[in-house]
Amino acid sequence: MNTSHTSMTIGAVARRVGVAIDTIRYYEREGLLPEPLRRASGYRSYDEGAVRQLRFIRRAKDLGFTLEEIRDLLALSADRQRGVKAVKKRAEERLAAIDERIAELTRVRDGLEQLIEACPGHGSPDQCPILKALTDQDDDA
Amino acid sequence: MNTSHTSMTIGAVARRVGVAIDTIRYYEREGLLPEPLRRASGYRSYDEGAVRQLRFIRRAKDLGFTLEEIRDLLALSADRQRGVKAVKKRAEERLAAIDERIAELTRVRDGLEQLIEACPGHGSPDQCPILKALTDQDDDA
DNA sequence: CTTGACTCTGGACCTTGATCAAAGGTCTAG
DNA sequence: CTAGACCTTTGATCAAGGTCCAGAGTCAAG
Repeated sequence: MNTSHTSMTIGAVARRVGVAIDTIRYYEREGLLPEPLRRASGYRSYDEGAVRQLRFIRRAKDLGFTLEEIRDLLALSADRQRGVKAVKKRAEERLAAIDERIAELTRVRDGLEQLIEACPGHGSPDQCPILKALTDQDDDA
Repeated sequence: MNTSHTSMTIGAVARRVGVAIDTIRYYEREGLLPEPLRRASGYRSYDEGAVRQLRFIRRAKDLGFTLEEIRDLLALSADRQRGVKAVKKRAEERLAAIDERIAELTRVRDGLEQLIEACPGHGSPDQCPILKALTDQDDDA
């Protein structure tokens, strides 16, 4: 069987994606999801495309992208008309940004690791480089 | 000359540490800094210890600890003799969290890089793996 | 038809980590 | 003495990213 539920309520979508109903409406307000079709009753009516887009948003968010950045990523795919070249360029920019983030995190990570390695884990606090580094008096007194 | 300003105003401390006055008062409200002595006028009166503690907070924050976690670290280091082990443990937990984040980012990075490499940068949008990945990504359908 | 689950709108509220404003008191140089 | 910088408090506001609620309409099952 396929999953082409051609029309789902917001609750069904929420359950499938694992996100709160309010969050879906919030994303819609914030322009991360297109306005869905409506039934006569006013109920939002979603299709598989919405589920895919929502999953994309969640995945990107889980990976630390802000909603702002995700809006930008989504704009990439809306950019179809402007050409593959522009799309590739923006993807490359995104890659550079990710690299920068990784570099920053790695710097912090290495600093922390050095402190941990130098810490015996017991004894006097004066021997603890973690506390020392954090307390670190780089002045007189 | 020495810098043993035995007594400083909040503004002087802020300048020395490089944080905003409001931030210092905020930390005090949040229990990250002890309540300082007061002059007759009501002005807060700080000593070197406060400067050190503020720097501790700032460094820990730079390492990615939340204020909540920093409060915890401060409590541990106050119990200095018994705290070393616990401090190390916290630091290790932080390290693990950072490592996980780096790994996640790296996965995304590599995925994105592959898409970029596979993209010719021109031609039909249907041939662009980046657009394909953004609109198709995971799932059935 | 009735019930219970679901959805609608809109607006209020939450958390984190600050930052700013208003209205006033204090301190220091000239 | 006075200007102007600095300090006090309480309380509001910000950005992000939601979360929750009230009151009303809708839908599916029995």
